[in-house]
Amino acid sequence: MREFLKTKGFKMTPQRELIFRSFFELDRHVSVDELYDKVRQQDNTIGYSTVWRNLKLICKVGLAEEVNLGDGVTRYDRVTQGPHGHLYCLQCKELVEFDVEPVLEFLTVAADEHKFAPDGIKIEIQGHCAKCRKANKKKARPVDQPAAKRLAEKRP
Amino acid sequence: MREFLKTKGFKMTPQRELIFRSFFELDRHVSVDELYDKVRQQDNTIGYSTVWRNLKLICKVGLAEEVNLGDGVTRYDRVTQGPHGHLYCLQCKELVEFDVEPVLEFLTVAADEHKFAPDGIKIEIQGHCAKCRKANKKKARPVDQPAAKRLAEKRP
DNA sequence: ATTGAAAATGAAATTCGATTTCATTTGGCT
DNA sequence: AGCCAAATGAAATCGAATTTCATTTTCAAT
Repeated sequence: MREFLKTKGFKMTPQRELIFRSFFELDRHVSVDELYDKVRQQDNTIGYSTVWRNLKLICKVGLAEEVNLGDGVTRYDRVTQGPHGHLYCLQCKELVEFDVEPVLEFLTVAADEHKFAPDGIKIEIQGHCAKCRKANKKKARPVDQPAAKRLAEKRP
Repeated sequence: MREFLKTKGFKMTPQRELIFRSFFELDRHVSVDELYDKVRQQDNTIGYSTVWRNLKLICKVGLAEEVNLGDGVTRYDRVTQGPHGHLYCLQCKELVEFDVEPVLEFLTVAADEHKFAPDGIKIEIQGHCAKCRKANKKKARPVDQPAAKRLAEKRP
């Protein structure tokens, strides 16, 4: 990694080493805060801005990319093998990946038709995971409308 | 619209009327600031928070939804006929829509395989529009390496 | 028409993640 | 060893999003 960074004009430091290692150890899609917490457990002198800057650096050198789910927190997603979409549970915030290979060509063609040169493709499905749905069913079961009323509304 | 809102328990006001009308008149994907500017031209007493709250309300009643392109500004996209993806030019910020009907089923199945109940699907292609690419070519044409040097590097 | 509760408004303040500033330290070269 | 650009940490700043609060307005029930 030291060599890799050197070729891009960046230096290696103990802090950077720890931050990079922690990022790649951690499960994907971490926020700055999450990584900061993890790093802090091993070196409680590292500054927040250092973690932030290094996360940005990881993106800049192409090893990760930002993910925005619209909840106001930027997450950093390790760039791995292939392109993938995100399934995002609106309730528990779980984020799982799924393969999008089969739709890539369609999207590329679509971009082409509009004369766009695509740089990145993002596919996100927001919804509710199985666990949360099961939990919801137990708790807040909606009150069933009486059949009489239901029928009454059909023919006013 | 007054009646529509009433059924959902909201009241109509002159400000709301103007904000709603402006939103639907405006091209899609407006930010709060953009809508605020437009509204202000017609009534310079309307407060920013009123515009913000009404934009949220438009979403709440299902007439629009938030779009996050990761540039730090939330836009509000009128919900129209069918689902669509976004082509987003990273340079000039132009945002155009394209039909995603053909990939919907694939994505639904994918969600299902992971036991997710999808609420919304977002497909975004970031890149560069034709206009920006053409402009770039004119300006920052990369300096062509002399043939001699190119050849020299091939066989050291 | 009057009225009272709930909803809406406008201005200002607050929140909070992202980003920058700046003084100091450090890495990696000669 | 000595230099200089890059990196760091703490604190300050930024800006969009959101909330607070005192006041006004809507609208349904009188």
